[in-house]
Amino acid sequence: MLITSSQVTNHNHLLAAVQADEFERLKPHLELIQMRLGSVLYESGDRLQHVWFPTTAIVSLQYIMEDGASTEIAGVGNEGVLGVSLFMGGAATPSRAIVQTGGCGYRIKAGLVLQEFNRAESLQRLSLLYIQALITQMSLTAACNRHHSIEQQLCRWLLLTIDRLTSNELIMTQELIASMLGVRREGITEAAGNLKNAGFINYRRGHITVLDRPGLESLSCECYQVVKKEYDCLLSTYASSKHSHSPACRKQ
Amino acid sequence: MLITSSQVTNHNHLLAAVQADEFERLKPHLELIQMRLGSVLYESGDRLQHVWFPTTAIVSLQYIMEDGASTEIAGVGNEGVLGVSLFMGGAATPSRAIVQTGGCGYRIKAGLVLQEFNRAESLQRLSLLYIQALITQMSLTAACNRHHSIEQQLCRWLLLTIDRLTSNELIMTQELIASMLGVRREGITEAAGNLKNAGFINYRRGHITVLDRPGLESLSCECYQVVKKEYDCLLSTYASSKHSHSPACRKQ
DNA sequence: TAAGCTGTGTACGATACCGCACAGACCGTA
DNA sequence: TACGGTCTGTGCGGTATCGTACACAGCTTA
Repeated sequence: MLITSSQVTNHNHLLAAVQADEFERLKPHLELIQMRLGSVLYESGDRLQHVWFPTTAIVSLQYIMEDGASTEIAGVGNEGVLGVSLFMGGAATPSRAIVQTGGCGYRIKAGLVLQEFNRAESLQRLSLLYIQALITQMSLTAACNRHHSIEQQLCRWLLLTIDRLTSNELIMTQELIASMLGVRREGITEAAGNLKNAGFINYRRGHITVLDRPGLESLSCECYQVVKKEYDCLLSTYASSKHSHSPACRKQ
Repeated sequence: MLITSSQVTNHNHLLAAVQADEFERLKPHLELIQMRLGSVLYESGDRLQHVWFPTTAIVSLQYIMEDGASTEIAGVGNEGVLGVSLFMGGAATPSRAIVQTGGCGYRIKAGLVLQEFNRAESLQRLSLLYIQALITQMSLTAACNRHHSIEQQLCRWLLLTIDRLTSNELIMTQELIASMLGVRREGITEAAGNLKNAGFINYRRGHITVLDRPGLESLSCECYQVVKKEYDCLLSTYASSKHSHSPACRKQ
């Protein structure tokens, strides 16, 4: 498939920020693929064969406990990359990467991208920036799991998800959301019912539509704003990092 | 045992694995300092001026919510380094680093260590390895917060803490533990009472003694074993990475 | 059009944890 | 030795979430 970074369906912000000469080297090896809802990019403990750059797909990183209970650790959309542990020197992560919203993304062989990373040029700088944001998201998830109600977390999750989409409708069952948040399906049914009654969302069998963003934000915990800000910051840093090494919008 | 040679008051495993010539460059700038119980290395949003390598001290990374509620995201002992976000290009993290067990550690000016990191030699490789382990710990924390009881988490926390110590006694109030786990102090009192009745621990005003490790392990959730394994793996990878670039003990 | 599966709604007791209140024990200091 | 502050123990009602069970509704396929 032809790669022109102008089209929306094949745009990944991290890749787009890679310097031109580096990108030229990567380009022939980038494979634009379908990422289907529910498909698993890698399981806990897998040796990574590829690295993925989602474009329209959203991928959920989950930790699966011994008894099968799951929890979403972080979400990855077109601002990021999957398989970062490869850069870290370890070849495996303890998490599962599962496609949460079907769409497209780029795939590249692990060896090739690692080689490029180790040249210590823009791909490395960008990846590290991204990992920083990812760590922030993970921290928030840990704290949010401890302190906030299911309803608050549902609002956060919905907001973070539609922020990564072009439409305001997502294809998602309550069962799936429950497994991401690590709660019972019934808990989601109740919370979603409240949001529906409040007029903030609507839904039918496997489809959820967000009607009132500000409404959701008002019910969400602080975690949404913090993560969103971190990613907004990340994106603007990507852009400026093409020309300079200094971060763009951190507190000083 | 997680940390074997921690009897030495000025030993940090990450630093020890840095290649000789690189270490020589760092050495003049390493400042061995006291890290006192309760002192804060950096607050959320601070611009980092230093990077720290604990030797006998243990530092807790906490996320502080707007209402002041706190949660430990990860702990850092002499296997790691504090201020990694510096390497990531962002200068700030959204967490607070607070000394949880008083002791010693090295401090080095941010600029110097960043310079060394950017040479892309062993300090970089080691730091990335460490960040990988840190991410694992954070993932587990998020999942554990969701799924496990206070008692299980207390066991996990105690085990991870004494693994980083030479003695089996830690100086720590129940109030402090509660703020780390993000629960009420009374919840810790009850859980600790159970562990005491079971004969696994003993305590008095601000001192906790672990009497029966296997006992604690049997009550702990799986999270302890997973994190411990990850750090064991990290340490052996440090050692082997002095001579090769390949990870030592990952699943394949 | 009917059957069948999957997704959603609801109910109910059980339970883990919370918030609050206060008593008592320990320990350093005066 | 007495005092005072800090740490720990305990009780009680309130609440969020869980576990389980089951009814029903919406899509898909035959």
